[in-house]
Amino acid sequence: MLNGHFRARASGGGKKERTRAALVDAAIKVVAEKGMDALKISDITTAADMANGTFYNHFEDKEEILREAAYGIAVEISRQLDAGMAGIKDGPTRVALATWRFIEIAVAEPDWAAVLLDSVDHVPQLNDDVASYMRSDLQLGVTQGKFDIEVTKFLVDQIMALIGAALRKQLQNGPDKEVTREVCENILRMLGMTPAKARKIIATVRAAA
Amino acid sequence: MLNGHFRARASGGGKKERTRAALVDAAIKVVAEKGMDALKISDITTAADMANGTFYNHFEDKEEILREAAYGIAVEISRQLDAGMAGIKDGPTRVALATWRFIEIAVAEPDWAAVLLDSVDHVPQLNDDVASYMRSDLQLGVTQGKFDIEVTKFLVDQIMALIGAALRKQLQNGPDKEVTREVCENILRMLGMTPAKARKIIATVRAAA
Amino acid sequence: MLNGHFRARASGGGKKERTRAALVDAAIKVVAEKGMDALKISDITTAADMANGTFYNHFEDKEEILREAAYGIAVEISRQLDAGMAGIKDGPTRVALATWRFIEIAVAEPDWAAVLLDSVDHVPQLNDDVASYMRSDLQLGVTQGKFDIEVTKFLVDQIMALIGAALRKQLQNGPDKEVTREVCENILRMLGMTPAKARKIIATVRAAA
Amino acid sequence: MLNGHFRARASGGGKKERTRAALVDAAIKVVAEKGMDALKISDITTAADMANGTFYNHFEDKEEILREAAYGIAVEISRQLDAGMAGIKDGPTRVALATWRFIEIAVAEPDWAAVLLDSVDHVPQLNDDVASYMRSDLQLGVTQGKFDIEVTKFLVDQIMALIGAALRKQLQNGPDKEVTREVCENILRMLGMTPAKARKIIATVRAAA
DNA sequence: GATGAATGAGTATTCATTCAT
DNA sequence: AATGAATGAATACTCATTCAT
Repeated sequence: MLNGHFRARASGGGKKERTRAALVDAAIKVVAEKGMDALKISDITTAADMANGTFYNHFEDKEEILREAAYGIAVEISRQLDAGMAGIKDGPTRVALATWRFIEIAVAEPDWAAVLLDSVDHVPQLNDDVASYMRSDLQLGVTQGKFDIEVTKFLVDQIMALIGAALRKQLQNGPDKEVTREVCENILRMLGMTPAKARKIIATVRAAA
Repeated sequence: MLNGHFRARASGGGKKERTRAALVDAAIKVVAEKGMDALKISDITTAADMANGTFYNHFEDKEEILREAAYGIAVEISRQLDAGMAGIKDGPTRVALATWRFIEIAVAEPDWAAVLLDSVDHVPQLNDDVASYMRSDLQLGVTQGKFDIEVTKFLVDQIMALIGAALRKQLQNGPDKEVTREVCENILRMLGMTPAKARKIIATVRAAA
Repeated sequence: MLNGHFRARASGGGKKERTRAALVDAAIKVVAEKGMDALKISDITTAADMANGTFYNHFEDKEEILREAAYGIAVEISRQLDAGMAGIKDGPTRVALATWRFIEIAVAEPDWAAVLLDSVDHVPQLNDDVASYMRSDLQLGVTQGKFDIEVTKFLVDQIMALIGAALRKQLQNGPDKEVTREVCENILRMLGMTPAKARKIIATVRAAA
Repeated sequence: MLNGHFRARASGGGKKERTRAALVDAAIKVVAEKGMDALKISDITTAADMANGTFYNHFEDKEEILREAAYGIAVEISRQLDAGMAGIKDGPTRVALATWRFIEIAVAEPDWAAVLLDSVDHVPQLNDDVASYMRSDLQLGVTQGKFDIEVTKFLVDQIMALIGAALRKQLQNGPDKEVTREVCENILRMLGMTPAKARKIIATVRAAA
């Protein structure tokens, strides 16, 4: 992967910028293959086709590049998500659509999904960002009388756990719309919607996504 | 912890058995403290107050003792769970009660909870065992017309993800019955029960647990 | 130190000369701070506010710049020393005055003292130059019947060891005329003068220096 | 050097003790050859004919083994010195004899001399120990009216500098009694004795040593 | 079986040096 | 000449594993 996503994005910048981005791409690839805990600096530089020492011209340590990778991915997914969420006013639809599209985007770039899953433990900041994004839509649904539940930090944890399981499943078995549909329905039901209503929302979302 | 749970259980066996069990206890303690990935053999033997090399008289490698630790914990929790489940015939009640008690037991022995959470990734067999345990109760609820959902492998994954999040939360913040209640309700709602019915079941379960 | 001693001296020369001198100044500063063994090329260029690679446009390697720095300092101190020595005909007075002023000059520019001390091991040529400077005054004193000793290479080593200890002391504790006085007296006594005569010479020298 | 001094001394102890001692012997040898600053762990283990990692079973880091080596040498030299100093009551004789024998012992085992010289910078404690040893003899000479000088910390530094120069000389050129004699005389003269008296003391000492 | 010293492969990190711009 | 990114050899240190006692 001499030209991953971040490398491509950095093609306008200077040489330093490009090398740095290439290292981030390589790190993402390696984390996806071996997991964060087994990550070695030399894996990254080998994947980026660079000398070992080059890593240290750009990053202080492993943590730094992982944080940057996770963040970069999160930002990019955010960007793609936001694009399609604009005019949606219905709480349940927003929740389901965001979930659906998030999973689709992540699964389309499986390395990203893998890094995000690993990042949950290593980059706490990421959790907080996603959480606050989610809370407002949840609150919206409650205010609209569509959700029958109290919006707590732990509720957000629960939803993220469900989404995480869906990502993991598709990482193992490949993309599977049924899994995506199930998790979206599960979330809506958990939030207090009847199975019937949940199914209806999902049908709309499926078409829109 | 010179006399952890497994050491105590093995007190009837031979010396070999006791040493092995003491190592397992030590491994559990250390995994709970540092996590599986950071685990060192010397941590285990030090915690067991033994010499370095003794480990290899009993286990082939790290994997083996971890598998044994996770499995031992699962068996023990199973045993405690089963004790209280006899006689319960109602599907939702079985699901909620099993969840409630599982969490209570695991959280009461936080080292166990920590090992189980780490084991999800490392000991796949464990998942399958829990899954089959759960499936029958889920199926029961469906058959009884209490759950409006299709019982799939992925559904079990989803439930386990919710339970995992609850364990994690209580490992961080200490025991919290509200969290346990929330996750039980969430599961029942996800399975298609109305919030009201779910709440009612949980009230019963809470009293029984 | 964008304008150290050597940089200033080179202000008449070409650009190349000025850059080279600035690097020497930077090297002196860094050696004084960290010692020769801990010296890094990047320390020098950073101190000189230049790019890493610039160093190699001017010096073959570390040794070269260190030799140049030590030599430059020695030459400069020589120049300052010589200025005050003209006209002094008495051997003991020459030895004491040269010692006194050498120490004063070196201690006034502590970076120089530090580099000289470190250079003793690394730039043997330096030793020889100082030695021959010293020998003639020693010989003079002997010829004048003031010193009762045989002038050998080792005698010069001994004197230099005494002076080195005085420099080290003042580098650690800051300038201290008492130390300077003691070392001058010690040298004269070692050369065979009575304590009383030595003290008298030093009194004169102290006033002259 | 599979059986250096410390290894031999440890032959009574356990395996651990012997390995540790062998490493110290190896370290001394390597420091003598390359100097302390260029010392590599792998040099030590190679010289001791051991695996790289063995070092870390016995020492925390480089500093620790160097400190131990320097101390071991100092202790051993002390032991040998003390043996011959017992009945000597005359201050100047004590100072000269201790100096003479110290140099002889150190030069007879040139690795020790090399390590001691390097240790001056790295093991400050060593200086203090030698200094207090020396002070009492100096003070004795003053009290006896043989030395005409004030005993200061700096005076001790001066004497040590003279001795250091003598060690260095003989390390380079091999043992040389003339050098030893000169430094002893120089010290006595520096302490305020006349050349004649100094020479007389040295003649006695030379015979005794 | 238990011990713990020895092993050595594996990994992170530094830094002198090169070289394309 | 100056720049500074890239290089990769050198080195410290860790830790699973072996094995003689």
